[in-house]
Amino acid sequence: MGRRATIRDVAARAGVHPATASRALNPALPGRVAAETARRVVEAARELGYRPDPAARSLRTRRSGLVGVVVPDIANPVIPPIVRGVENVLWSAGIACLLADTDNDPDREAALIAELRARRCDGLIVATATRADETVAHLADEEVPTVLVTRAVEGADLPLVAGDDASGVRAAVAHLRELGHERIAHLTGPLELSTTVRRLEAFRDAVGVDDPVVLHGEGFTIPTGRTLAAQLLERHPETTAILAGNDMIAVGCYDVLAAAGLRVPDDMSVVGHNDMPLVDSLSPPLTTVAIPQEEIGEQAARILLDRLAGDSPDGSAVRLMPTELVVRGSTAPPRRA
Amino acid sequence: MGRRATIRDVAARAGVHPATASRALNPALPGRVAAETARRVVEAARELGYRPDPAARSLRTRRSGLVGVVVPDIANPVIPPIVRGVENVLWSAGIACLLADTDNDPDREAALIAELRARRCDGLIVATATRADETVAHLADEEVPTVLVTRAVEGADLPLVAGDDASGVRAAVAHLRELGHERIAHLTGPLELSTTVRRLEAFRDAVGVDDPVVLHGEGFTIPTGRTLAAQLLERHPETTAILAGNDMIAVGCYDVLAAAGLRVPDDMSVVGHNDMPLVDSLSPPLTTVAIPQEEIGEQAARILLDRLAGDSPDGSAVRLMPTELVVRGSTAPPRRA
DNA sequence: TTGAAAGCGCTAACAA
DNA sequence: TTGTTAGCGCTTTCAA
Repeated sequence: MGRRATIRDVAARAGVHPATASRALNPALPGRVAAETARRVVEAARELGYRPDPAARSLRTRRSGLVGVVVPDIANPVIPPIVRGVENVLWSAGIACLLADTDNDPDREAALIAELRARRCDGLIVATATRADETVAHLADEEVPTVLVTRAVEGADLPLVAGDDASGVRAAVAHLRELGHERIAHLTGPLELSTTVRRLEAFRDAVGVDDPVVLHGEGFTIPTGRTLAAQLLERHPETTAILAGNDMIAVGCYDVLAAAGLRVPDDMSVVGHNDMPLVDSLSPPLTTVAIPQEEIGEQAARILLDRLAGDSPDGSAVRLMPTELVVRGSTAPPRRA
Repeated sequence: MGRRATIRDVAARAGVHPATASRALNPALPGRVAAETARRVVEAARELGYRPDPAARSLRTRRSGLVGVVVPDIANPVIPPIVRGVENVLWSAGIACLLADTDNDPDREAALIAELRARRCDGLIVATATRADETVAHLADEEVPTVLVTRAVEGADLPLVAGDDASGVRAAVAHLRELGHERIAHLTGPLELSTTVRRLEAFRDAVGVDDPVVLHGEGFTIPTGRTLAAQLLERHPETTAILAGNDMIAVGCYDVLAAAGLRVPDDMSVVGHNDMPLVDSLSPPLTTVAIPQEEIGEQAARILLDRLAGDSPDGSAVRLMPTELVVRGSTAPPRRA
C-alpha cells in the first residue's frame, strides 16, 4: 500500500480545490458547498479511504481530539468501570482517551497532568483528587476543561460526578438500625479523600448517637481493615455492627473477626461500600453499598463534552448518581438485641 | 498567562535561530550544537516553560508519540494490571497510551483499531485477539508495529507476551497428583481464546490419563463455571479435583458444589487460574496459578519500544513470563485416596 | 459557491 | 557549528 490519501488526493479525484474538499467534508456552518460537489467529494474520500491527518488538523484547529483520563491506580477495582464509561462516551464522540496512572503519587500526578497539558489535551477527567490537591485545584484556573470523578477537591471550582455516598450510608445505617443494632462503628478510609469525609459525615448524621465510634484508617485496603478491626475489638468490644469505609476494609474485618472467633453476621454485622467484584462470593456474601461506576464515568464524559462544545460555565456543579444498598449475608440482628 | 512559548520564542531569547534551538533541544545525532549554545537554549526553554507542540512535531516527524492499547474489557480484572505495566513503561519513554475498550465485540475491535490507525499511533498493544482474529492478523502485514499480550492469533506473524500457562497448569496438576488425585477434570473457557487452548493442551499433557474429563465453557465467567460444574457432577461424579480455566469458573464451581452439599476441599479440590483480587479471601481461599500480569504489560511495552526504535524484525517472538502456583485452602487429598 | 493564499509550529535538507 | 529555506496536511481567511 502506498502513502495514505491526503485532502489533495481527494480534491483532485473530485475535481475541486483542496479547500473545497475540506469544506465538503467538514459540515461546519460557514461556506457551504453545493450538494452535488459535496457528494462528489464524499464519494472520492470514501473511495480513497481518506482519513484526515490528526496532526495536521490539530495543528491548524488547536484541538487534539484527546482527553486525558487521570486515575490513581487502574488496578484498583473501583476505577476500571469508571474508565469504561468515560471511554465509551468519548469514543462515540470521536474523542480518544489518554490514560494516565498516577499510582497514588502526588508528584507523579503533577508530572502526568503537566504532560497531558503539554500534549494539548482538549479536556481532562480526573479521578485522583485529594481534598487538598493543589495540582488539581489549579486546573480550575486554567483553560483546560476538567471534570472530577468520585473524588473532590475542597474549594476548587470544578464540576464533580460521584456516587451519592451519603444516601448509601444512610440506607446502610437505617438497615442496621432496623435490624436492631445500636452500637454501630464506622471504620473509615484515609481522611484526605473526599469520599471518606462524605461517608463519615453521612454516618454521623444517620447513626443517631452523639459520639459514635469512628476509627480512621490510612488506606482503603485489607491491611487497613485488619488494623482497624483489631483496634475496634480491643477498644469497643460492645460494638455489634461495622460500617466499613469500603469493601476492602470490610474484608480486613472479616479476617480479624474470624481470627477472634467471632462470626459474621451472628456476632458482628459488617457492611461494605462499592460492591466490588467477588464480594458476593465471600462467606458470608457482603452487604454493601453499590455505586453506579460506569454511569458515573459516562456522566462525567458527557459533562466534559458539553464543556468542550462551549456549554455551561456553571463551575462547580456536583452531580451525584444514585447508590443502592445491596443486602446480603453479612448483616443480621445483633445477638442480644 | 499568554499563549504558550514556541520554539521561536526560545530561539529569540537564546539569541539563535529556531532551527538551532530545535537541534539543541533534540539531542539527535546529526548537527550537534556548541555546548555553550545548547546551554543557553536549554536555559531559555526552561525559563519560558517551553514544551514543543506535539501536533506540529508530529506533523513534521510522522510520529505521534501515541500507542494504542486495545483491551477486551477494562473491567475484567485480568486486564488492569497489564495496562498498568504497559502504561508505566511507555510513559517513561515519553509515549502516551490511547486506551480502546472493545467490550469483546469483534466489530468494535475492528472499528477501534481502524480509528487508532487513523490517529497515526506509532504502535499497538493488543490484548483482544481471538485465535482466528482477522482484524488483528492483518496488522502483521501493516506498517504499524504491534505486540500481542496474553492472547495469540493463530498463524499471525506478531510477537506475543503472555504468562507461561503451560508451566502453571503442569504445576497445578502435579500438585493435585501429589495429593493423590487421579480423577481430575478440566473446565475450560471459550475455545476461541488461545489461553484456553494453551491451558487445555498443558492439562492433557500433564494429567497422565488417556482421555481425561474436559468440559468446555462459553465464557470465563461465574455463570459458565456453574453450568460446567453442574454438568460435571451429573456426568462424572467420580471426579475428585477440578482444574478450572480461570478463577471465575472456579468460583462458579464453589457455588454449585456448595449447593450440592459438597465441601471444598474435602469432597472436591478446586484450582483456579489468574489469582485475581479477593480469591484469597474466599472460603476456602482459592489455590490458583498466579500470572505476572504487570510484568507481562511491561515486557510487551519494552518489546514495542524496541520495535519503534527500529530493532529486531524477529516477527513472531513469543515471550512467556513465569507463572506460579499459589497453594491455598481449596486443594487437599481426596477423601478415599 | 469556489479558488487562492497563507500559516499553524516544528524539524530536516542544504548551504554557508 | 549555525542559518536559511522549505514543507508536513490541514483549515480558514479573503477574494473572485
